[in-house]
Amino acid sequence: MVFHKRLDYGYSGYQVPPMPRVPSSARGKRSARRKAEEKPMCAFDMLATVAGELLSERENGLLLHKDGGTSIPAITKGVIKKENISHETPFKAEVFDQGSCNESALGSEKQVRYDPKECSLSPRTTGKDAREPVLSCKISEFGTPKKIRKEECSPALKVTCKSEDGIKTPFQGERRMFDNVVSGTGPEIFEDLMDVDAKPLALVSSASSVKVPIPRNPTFAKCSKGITVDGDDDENSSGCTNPRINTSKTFRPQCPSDHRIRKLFASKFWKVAPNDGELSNTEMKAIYRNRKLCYTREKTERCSFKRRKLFERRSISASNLDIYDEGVSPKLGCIKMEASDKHANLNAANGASSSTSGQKSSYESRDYHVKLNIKSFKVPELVIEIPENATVGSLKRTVMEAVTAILGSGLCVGVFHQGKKVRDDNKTLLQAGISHNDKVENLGFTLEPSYTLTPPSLLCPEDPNSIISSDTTEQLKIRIPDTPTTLELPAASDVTPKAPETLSSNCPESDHDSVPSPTDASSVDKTAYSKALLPVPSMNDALAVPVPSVNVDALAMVPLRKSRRTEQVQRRIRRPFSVSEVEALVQAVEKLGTGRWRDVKLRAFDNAKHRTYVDLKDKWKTLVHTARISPQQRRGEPVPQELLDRVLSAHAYWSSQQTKLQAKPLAEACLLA
DNA sequence: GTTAGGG
DNA sequence: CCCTAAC
Repeated sequence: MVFHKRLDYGYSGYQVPPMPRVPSSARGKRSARRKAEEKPMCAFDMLATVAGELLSERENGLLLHKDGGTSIPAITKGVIKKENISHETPFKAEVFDQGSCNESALGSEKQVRYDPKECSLSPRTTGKDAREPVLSCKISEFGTPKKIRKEECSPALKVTCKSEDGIKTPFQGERRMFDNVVSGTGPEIFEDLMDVDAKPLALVSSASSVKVPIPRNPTFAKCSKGITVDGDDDENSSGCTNPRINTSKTFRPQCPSDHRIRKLFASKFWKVAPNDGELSNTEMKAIYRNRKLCYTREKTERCSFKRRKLFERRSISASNLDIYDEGVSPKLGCIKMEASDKHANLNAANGASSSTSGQKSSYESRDYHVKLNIKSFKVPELVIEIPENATVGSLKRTVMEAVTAILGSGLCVGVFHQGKKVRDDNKTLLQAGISHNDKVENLGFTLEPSYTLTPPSLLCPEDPNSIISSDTTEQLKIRIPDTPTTLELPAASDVTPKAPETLSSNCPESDHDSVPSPTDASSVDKTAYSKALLPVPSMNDALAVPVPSVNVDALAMVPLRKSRRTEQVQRRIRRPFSVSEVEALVQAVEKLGTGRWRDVKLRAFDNAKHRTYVDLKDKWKTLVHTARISPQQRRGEPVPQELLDRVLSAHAYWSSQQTKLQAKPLAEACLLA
């Protein structure tokens, strides 16, 4: 499966192609922004982009931890209640930059007290007692309030945070790291990046487990800013707000503390799939324990929505994900980065040179196309209890629901028992030989692409009017391994540039809801999906492909209670439009005009089954509204101003057309009269 | 079934 | 995203 990514506007570091149809005046307003956009993409951008796409969950499934919110999912029992935490005993904490931290405060250490108003609890992911909650709080004792990462509930813990090397933010540290990897240049590259990251994102945790098989030079060590909690080992203290550059540890998931995800989990794990009668009386628990992501969502972070996408969509990490520069350590890498002439030319054409200040790095001189080879994706730890008389199918679904709650639902789950694949969904676990005294190692799960029937038609036909052309747009190509991604075992994958004819793609995601998902993905000709091409916008939803008998929407519609289900139809799941979708919509409306939503749908969203023409109309409505309000008032994933400009102009144009059309008959009537 | 608009 | 009216 090859995914085509047109890197979107915004702070990806990509060259942004000339924007057609945009008045020069409008461009002038964005000059500052464009300046930033002219930075070449660094590896981190790429990873963020890739991961952001790959890790996207539907409906922003995993949301940010809300400050101050009590975040004890109902499924966790016996957690320490935050009221029980001593308010008296202070603990030490250090300022850790979340993007708004001033440098002077960075690294400072203070005794702080637990403030129930500013703290929240979330279940703890790791450690001996996984249910021990993790306290995260905002401490306002450092001058301006600072978001503080994870704290242990037990007070009197000293929390330290390294701040070295002038690196203000973990993000920058990571970024430098990746730049080093890509370009092989030294720290000086960072100088340029610093100012770019004036408003950095706080989180890099999704990349925290990225292995970087390059020499661990001091620079890297210094980049590693994290929190260590006294009396706790490294494992237990990483995660949360504090991104770490963890070059050896395995991925640690974050905690979806948001109420929505709690709801999601509550609904999904406490109740039973409606079609699964044998489970209806049983207790089914899946405690999703992982780390809290004390991510401060700041308006100023809009500049980097690509990365934010990644961070917001964390929760599953492209762990076992190696990155290397061809010239550095080709043998080690699993992600291969290479450049394309296209980008290089573009760079030259724009007279833009790398921000590495004249350093002729390999990064500059090569083409910028990127090859990725992602070994595997690690899924956050899930704890699932299921009765022995449950069916294998229900087991799969249970796991799937847990996983899809994190991943999106583009994968289905395969079950292995003692190395053998369990294919019969109707067998009970016992019948399949899975019993309670089975060793954990005997059971394995795989993630398998469930878009096995993805037809080539998913590819959008080349649109001559598309502003996205191979000439002007950098694209990231990802090929999903033919081998199903395994939960435990890295799946080999190879990556090749996509075929030229697929270069241009502006197709919004397909939903695949209608694609009947085979019970056993492996029984289907793998070439069917391995050869299928999807535009990258599909990534989100390509991952949101139905699982056996539970498709995305069905999943979303599983009611909390049966009675309720019969009472009222569940509201459709909210699926925010991606920038790519917005772009497709804008393009279609530019062409077709408003008022022809069915045509717009057919033209640009034919494969996106979950987008009705009403949705498109509504989206256009909100787009127009968004374009009219100030950027500060906007919410959600930022829509590039360029698109909003186009929205306004298209809206104005078609409105005038409409009035003309209305006026014309009138005028003619008058003339006739 | 589509479109438009309020919620 | 839902609902409804209007066509």
